Amino acid sequence: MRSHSESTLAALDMRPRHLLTLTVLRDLGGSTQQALATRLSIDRTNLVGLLNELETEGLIERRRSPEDRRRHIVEITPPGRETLAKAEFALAAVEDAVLAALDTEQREALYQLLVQATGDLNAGLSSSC
Amino acid sequence: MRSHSESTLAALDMRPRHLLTLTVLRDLGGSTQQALATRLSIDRTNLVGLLNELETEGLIERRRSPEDRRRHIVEITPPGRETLAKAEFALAAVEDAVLAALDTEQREALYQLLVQATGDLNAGLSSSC
DNA sequence: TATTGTTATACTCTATAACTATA
DNA sequence: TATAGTTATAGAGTATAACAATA
Repeated sequence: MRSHSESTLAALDMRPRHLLTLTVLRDLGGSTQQALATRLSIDRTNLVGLLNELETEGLIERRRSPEDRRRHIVEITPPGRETLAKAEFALAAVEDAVLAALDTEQREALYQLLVQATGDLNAGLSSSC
Repeated sequence: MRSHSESTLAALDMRPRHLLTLTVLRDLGGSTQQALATRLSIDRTNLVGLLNELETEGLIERRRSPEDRRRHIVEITPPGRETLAKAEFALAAVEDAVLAALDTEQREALYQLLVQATGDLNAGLSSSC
C-alpha cells in the first residue's frame, strides 16, 4: 500500500512528506515551523527545505509572527487545499484497490483490530500514509 | 512494531538487514551473492559490505564455488544460527508485547484478514520484519 | 542567556558505472 | 561477449553544530 501510495503521489509531484505537511496545516490552520516539525516528527532543519518546495509551488505561505518576530507562521493556501484534496481522492482509490479482496465488514473488522492493537494511539489519523 | 523490533535488534548489534540475510541463508542452506541479493531485494553492490560485517562477526562464511570460480557460495555458520535464534526469540517477545491488547482469537483474525487483503502474497513470510 | 529559522556538514542508505577475474 | 563480485561514487534522507535575528 505504501508503494502504491508513493507512486500515486509522485504523479502529483509530491512525496509523503508533502501530503502530511499539508494535512497537518489544514487541520491546525497555521503553525510555527518549530511546532510543525514536532508535529511531523521531523527535525526543524529538514523542514526548511520542505517548506521551500511547498512555497515555490504556492501550496503554503510563510509570514513573520507580529507577536514574536523570530517566528514564521506557516499556512496552507487555497491552491494547497485543492492539491491536498486531489491527493486524498487519489489515495482513497489506492486504498480501495489494495483492500479490494475484503468486503465492507472485513475492512471494518481489520480497522477495529488495528486500532485496538495499537492502543488507539493512531485512531484519529487517516488510514493512508 | 518496527521501531520496537529495530531497538531489540540494535541491542544484539544487528539491523533488520542482518536478520533477514541470516534467515534466508538458514532457509536456503547456501547461495551465491547474486541470488542472495535478489532474494533480499537489494542491490548486489550493497550486499558486499553487509556480508563483510556478518563475516567479521563470524556469522556467515564465503567460499569460492568449485564449478564456477566467479561465484561465492555464502553459508550461515553455527554461531550465525545461534545469533539468529536469539534474535528471533527476542522479536517474538516484541510481537507479543505489541499485540498484548489482542487475545488469541483476535490475533488469528487479524492475521487472516491481512493475508486475505494482500492476496496471500506474503503468507509464507514471518510476521516480524 | 535562550529560542527561531537557517545554513553547512556529516552519516546512512541506496543505486549506477567501471574494474577484475572468470566463463 | 557476458557474468560474479568488488570498488568508487553520486544521490536521497536524516541528524548535529553553528550562525543571525530576536526575545
